[in-house]
Amino acid sequence: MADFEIRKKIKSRRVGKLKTMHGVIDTPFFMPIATKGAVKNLSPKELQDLGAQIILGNTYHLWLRPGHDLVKKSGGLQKFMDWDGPMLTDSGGYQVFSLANWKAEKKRDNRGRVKLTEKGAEFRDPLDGKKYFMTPEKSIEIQLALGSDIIMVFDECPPYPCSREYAKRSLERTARWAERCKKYFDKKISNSKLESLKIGSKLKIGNSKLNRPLLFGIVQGSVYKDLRQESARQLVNLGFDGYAIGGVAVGEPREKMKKILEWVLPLLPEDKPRYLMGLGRPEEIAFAVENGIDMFDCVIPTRNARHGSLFVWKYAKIKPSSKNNFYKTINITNEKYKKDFKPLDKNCGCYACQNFSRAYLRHLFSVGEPLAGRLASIHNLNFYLKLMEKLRK
RNA sequence: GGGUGCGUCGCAUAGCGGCAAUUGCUCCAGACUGUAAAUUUGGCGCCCUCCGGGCUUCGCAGGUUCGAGUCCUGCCGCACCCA
Repeated sequence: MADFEIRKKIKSRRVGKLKTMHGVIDTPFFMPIATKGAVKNLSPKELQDLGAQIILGNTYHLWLRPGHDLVKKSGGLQKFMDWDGPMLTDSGGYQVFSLANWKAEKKRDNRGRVKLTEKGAEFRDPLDGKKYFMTPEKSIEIQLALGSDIIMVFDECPPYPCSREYAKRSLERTARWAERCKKYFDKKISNSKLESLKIGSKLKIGNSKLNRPLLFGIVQGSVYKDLRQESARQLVNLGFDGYAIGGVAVGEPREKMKKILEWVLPLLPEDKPRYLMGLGRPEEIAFAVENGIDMFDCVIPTRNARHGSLFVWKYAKIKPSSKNNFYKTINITNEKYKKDFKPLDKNCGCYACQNFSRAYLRHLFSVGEPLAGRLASIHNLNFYLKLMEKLRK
């Protein structure tokens, strides 16, 4: 099979399979986020039991701690963290956005956490202030060392609102960075192919597995139609294994996301996977799938879980659509759940819902027991992964 | 019996003549989108036409003062010390 195969197409929605070094993934799929080498609160075994096919790690965080050399020495991130499956790594591009934003919010902190130049981005470790310089080449080098199955180019994710001029300049730089990433990646891969030929007989590369990581480009351009389209064309010209749409859900009005998909998707090759970065709420994911997106990742299910916000199916049999009516969220810490002995979600089969009441979970949150965040994370991830299952039907 | 200190919004604290009154916790509600995040924002005497305004509060009762949580007197309660 090709790296990516569409098995079924219903209008714009695509159901297929994506081949990686660590196995084949059913698309469309959702990636739980394991920024620092762990999905917060959950073990890899639990993730697997929930039906997670692939997880996401972060280049920037793992570079700082424990360091990509150490991870490589341990046999790659999969082995290091005992995740027996595919993994995508984000390039650290998002941190240019989020750490710079953080700096802006905390005006007292004049040290500055991110400095951008043509060469790359200078970061300061939020914990100890130490300087790091990330470049497109460095990002790829780290991702290769981590053993990533899907490598993202190093990009800049501009904030919203963002002026046209800034978006344009940022986009042009991001395009040059994408080219540098690809060049560096191709060089490294062809070198390592020579390496693997030498020991080829010892390597077990089955038919269902790829012998190299995939490299994805990232479409930027903020909320400007021509910039988004220009970005998509540039990346397609360079040629990537897949295409991501970045810089979405950074504070822009909800309708803009729909517009961005409308502008960009027709320009992307049908036979390559498409990844909507950082999205999103369940209805946003459902909408994007209906419009031809194959991959997602988001902190919402795990972060909101830790903060007591749970996703609950509204109906036993749901057909997720772009309409925002197939679920609701409840804040389990609310007083009204104090004596509510019903399951978290009567339509959910997860470990938390099968064994514990709302009253118990509320109690755990109110006394600060770590099990609270664990059970809530299990439930919310189950919700997201089941949602994807439904969207694959 | 004598002495000293202390009583402030659930708890704990600040306040030393202009105060509906600090801060922390608890409590209540909200936010969270390629994780800076088990984080964070708001509310927490009562009432209103809720921008703003009114009323009632700092153990209790008096007093001094234009004005008292703050000063004075007495009482009640608590803590400690000496008998």
